[in-house]
Amino acid sequence: MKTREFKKKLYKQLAVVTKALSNPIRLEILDLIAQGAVPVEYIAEQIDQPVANASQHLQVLKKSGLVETERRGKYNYYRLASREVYVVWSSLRNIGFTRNSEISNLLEDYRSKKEGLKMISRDELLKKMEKNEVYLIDVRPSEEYELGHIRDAVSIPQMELGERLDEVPTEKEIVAYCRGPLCLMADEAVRFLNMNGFMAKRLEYSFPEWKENGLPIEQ
Amino acid sequence: MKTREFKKKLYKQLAVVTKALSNPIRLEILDLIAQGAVPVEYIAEQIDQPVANASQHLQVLKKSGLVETERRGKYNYYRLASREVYVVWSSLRNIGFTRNSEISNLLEDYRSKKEGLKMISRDELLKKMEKNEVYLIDVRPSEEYELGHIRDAVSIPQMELGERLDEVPTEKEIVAYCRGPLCLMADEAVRFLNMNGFMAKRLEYSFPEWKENGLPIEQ
DNA sequence: AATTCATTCAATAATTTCATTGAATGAAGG
DNA sequence: CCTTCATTCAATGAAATTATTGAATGAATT
Repeated sequence: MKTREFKKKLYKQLAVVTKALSNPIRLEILDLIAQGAVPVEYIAEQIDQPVANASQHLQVLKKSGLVETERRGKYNYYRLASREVYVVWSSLRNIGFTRNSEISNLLEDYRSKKEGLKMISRDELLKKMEKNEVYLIDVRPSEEYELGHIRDAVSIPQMELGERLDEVPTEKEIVAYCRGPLCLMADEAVRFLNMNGFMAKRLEYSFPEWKENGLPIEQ
Repeated sequence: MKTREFKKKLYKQLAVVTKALSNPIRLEILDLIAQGAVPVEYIAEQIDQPVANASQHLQVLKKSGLVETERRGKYNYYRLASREVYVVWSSLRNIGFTRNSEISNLLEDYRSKKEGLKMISRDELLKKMEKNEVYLIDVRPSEEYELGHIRDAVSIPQMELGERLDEVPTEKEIVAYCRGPLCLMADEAVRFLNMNGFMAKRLEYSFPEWKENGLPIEQ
C-alpha cells in the first residue's frame, strides 16, 4: 500500500469520530449522557426530539466508538465509552467557550439578563460544607442525581422546586448546581429561590467537573 | 429568550467548531500545522490538494477559531490558534487509536509489513543523548525542522536520505523521528537505513509531543 | 406462544458540504 | 504606479448528511 493511500484511509477513519461530533444534537446528547447511563426514551425527551431521531443519532455515536450501550431489563442504556471521551468533550466545550466569541457572547447575554446571579467557588463551597453552613441542592433530574452527586447534596429537580420550597431552609445559605457550563437549570433555580426570599447562589463548578477532580461524591 | 431556544443556539455554535474538525483533509491540515506556522502553498503541497481547496478548508478552520493567520512578507502563515487546540487534536487522535479498531488495525497492518521496526522510548533516547551515544535524525521537510526540532537532531529530510547516506555514522546507533503517530516518514527512513546496514530505530515520540512535554528543543 | 413496547431500520425529500474551475483581490516589490 | 503572484472568492454540480414517517425487530413479560 502506498503511503499516500494509507494516509488517506487513516484520516478518513479518524474523521468518522469527528463527524460523529459534528452535529449539535449529538453534542447535546453527549453532554447529557456525560452524567451517566440513560435509556433512549429519556434522552429523546430531554433533547426534545422524536425517539427515532434520537436513536439514529445514538447509532452514529455508537458506530464511532464514542458511546456504548448496555441492556438493562427493557431498556438500552447509553453511556460514554470511556473517560477519554469525556476529556475530549469537555476540552471541545472549553475551546468553544474561550475561542468562539459568539458562544461567550451568547452565554453572557443570557446570564446577564438574569441580573446579578451570584456564584460561589469550589473552594468556598468546600469550606462551608465542612462547617455545615450550606444547603446544597442538585437540581438535575433525579435519575441523574441517583447516578452520582456531590456529597451531602439534596436532590430537588428544577421542575419540582416550586412545590418543594418548604423543604429549603431559610436561615442557611443555599447553593445550587447542575450539569455543567451549558446547563441552565441551576441558574433558573437560583433566580427562583432569590425571588422567594432565599439566599441562593450558583456553584461555579458542575457535577462532571467536580467528579473529574476527585472531590467528594456519593453513590 | 426561552431556555430551549438558547440551548439550541449554543449547541449549534459549538458544532461550528466540531464541524470544522469533521473532515479528513482538515484533520490532516491540523496535524501538519501542529508542527508550526506554514504558508498555504506548502500545506497544499503536503496534503496533495489544489491550493484553492486547501485555502477553503483553511477558511473553515479559521472561522471556527481553531487556526490563526499571520502575514509574513508575501505569505499567509497558518498556525494552531492555541495550545488547547493541540490538546483537543491529540486527544481526538488518541481516542481514534484506542477506541476505533479500524484505525488500530490499519496502523498495525501498515507497520507490521515493515517487519520488526525497532522503537526507542523517550527516556532511553534522553539517556543516550546525554552520553552522546546516538545520532538523531529529523526526517521531516527542512522547513519544519527550521521551525523547531529536538536538540542535537540533524536534519535529513526523508527524500534526501538516499543521497546523503555518507553523512550517517555507521558506528553509532541511529534514531529517526518525524511528526507524530500518523507520520510515516520516520518508519520509512528506519527501514531504508536498516536495509543499508545501519543500526536504526524509530523514536516512539514525535516532535509535537516532545515539545508539549517541555523536553529540550532548539530554534 | 403471544403480546407488549422500547428501539431500530428503511425510504425519502430537504438541506448542507464538498471539489473543481476560473476569476478576483490585494499586498509586496520593482 | 505597475506587475507579480499568493491567496481568496464565487459559481456549479456531485455527494453526503439530516429529519420525518411508518414499518420492522426483538427482548421481556404474560
